[in-house]
Amino acid sequence: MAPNGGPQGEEAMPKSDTHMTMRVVNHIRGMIETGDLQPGDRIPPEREFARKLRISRASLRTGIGYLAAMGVMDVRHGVGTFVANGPPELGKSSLSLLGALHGFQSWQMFESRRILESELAALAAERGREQHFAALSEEVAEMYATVDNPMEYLIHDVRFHRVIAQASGNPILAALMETITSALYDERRKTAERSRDLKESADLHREIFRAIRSRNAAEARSVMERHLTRAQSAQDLEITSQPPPLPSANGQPKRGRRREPQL
Amino acid sequence: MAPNGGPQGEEAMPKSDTHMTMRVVNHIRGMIETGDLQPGDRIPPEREFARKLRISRASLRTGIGYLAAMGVMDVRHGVGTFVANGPPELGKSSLSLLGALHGFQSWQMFESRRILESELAALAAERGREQHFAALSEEVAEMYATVDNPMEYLIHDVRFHRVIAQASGNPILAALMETITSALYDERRKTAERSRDLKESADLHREIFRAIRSRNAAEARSVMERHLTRAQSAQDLEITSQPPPLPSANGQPKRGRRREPQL
DNA sequence: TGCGCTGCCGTGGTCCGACCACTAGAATAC
DNA sequence: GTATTCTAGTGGTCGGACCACGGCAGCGCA
Repeated sequence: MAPNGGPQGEEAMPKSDTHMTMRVVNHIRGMIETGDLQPGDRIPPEREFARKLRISRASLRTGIGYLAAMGVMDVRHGVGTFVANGPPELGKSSLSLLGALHGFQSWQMFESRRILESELAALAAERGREQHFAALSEEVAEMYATVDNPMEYLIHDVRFHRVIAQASGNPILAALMETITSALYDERRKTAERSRDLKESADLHREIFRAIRSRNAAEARSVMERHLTRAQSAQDLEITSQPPPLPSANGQPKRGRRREPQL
Repeated sequence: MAPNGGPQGEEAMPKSDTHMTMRVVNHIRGMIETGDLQPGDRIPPEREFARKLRISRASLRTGIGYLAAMGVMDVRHGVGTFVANGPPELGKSSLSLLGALHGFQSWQMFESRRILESELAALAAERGREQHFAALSEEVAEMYATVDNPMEYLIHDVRFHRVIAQASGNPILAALMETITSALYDERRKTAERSRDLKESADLHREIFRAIRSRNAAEARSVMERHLTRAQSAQDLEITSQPPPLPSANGQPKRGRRREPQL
């Protein structure tokens, strides 16, 4: 019975074959699964494709839009529509959108990242290959070389973590990590770290690298966790004073009361 | 060398204010951030809203479709369009789509789930409240009561894990878990478990529950991991031959002929 | 010959206006 | 009172026109 069980109403899971948009999605999905379509491949022009599928161009575009929103398709104005080529990614902005909607807290983002990356580091220690170790080593060196250039440093920082994700051998976890870090990065974009933090940060990255290369999973997990915990507290300190809000919006939603998104 | 570092081409991150679709997205995002729009709220009818935003209905629909694809909006034919109300979710089918595209392996899905849910259980043990314990207890009881009815059992199984995610106090991790499990169910929807497995499964769930209620995080994590590991091997046996986890994934997937999506 | 500009053309992007399909609630019939 | 039908309002689909962008071939100039 479970009289209520709650309004855990399922939503947003369109069925098949009715809704045109799902017909498109399923069709393309099928082409991908059978290998007719591979990453980087291009799909026919909208007009032609729509004619072939016996649907209107508008409906086709709806379906393609759906796929593009999820990062499966890459549509380029004036050029064509392609199957996404890069590393798997869940919708880049989706998390930050959901965050605004549900009021995610900053510490929750950090906690999620800490958990994911710690395990990622452990897995990388177990499964990483020479090529990954080499790449990690390179990034660590670059980090030391750019401790005075936060902008440059950040690039190698991101790459370092990305290589670890790759070395873990689990692209799903890697994609989840990417989703979180990009949402986090959205918030942090403006705050540049101070140089003396960077030296310490580089040291920690080096420790992580060494743990991974020596295949010490526990150590890798532990150091990564320490690194991220430290990064979080550093951020928390810097955030204290929010810079003045820039008038980005073109619209005019004046009624700005209510809570801080906090994301 | 390495002024650029390679074709790490960023994609699918539309800028602002040009593209109509982003104008819509940003507008709605703004309304959410300022609190003008809250979960469950309804947005104006398409025709009216389009007129107010000075764009065509088609463009408005494109933007709404984008948001709907990411689970931020919930559009109901013949009723209206609403801000998503339920628990935060990344696009439900997005992972399974990406899986087909990048050839995710079944063991990768299980591994991701195992990692996430183990930590979720540990967090639930630390932060869970009485209401969560009560709900968990109820679900465990229902599971024992339905060991002969796999269909019913599954419902309570899912709910049990969902309550744990809620109790963890981290909606982001909960959303990630939901994404993975729903993709996992996509795969196994058809395979019904045998009853005698269910009794054993219920026992494990009971153990998990007890560990969480007694706030024993380590135990909760460990039992949850055992549970999921067991569930995985059970399924591996049912499916067919699902060889051991041989991490083959390397960094950059070439455009070579790859086959068998496997997900 | 070589380079740069310019136009064409194919592609996705936007728009319009009409009509279809679904839902919920009001009006009606029993 | 209940069941049925009607109706208004909403999203869904259509096709066809036109706009905007990007690549490329052809032209012109040096």
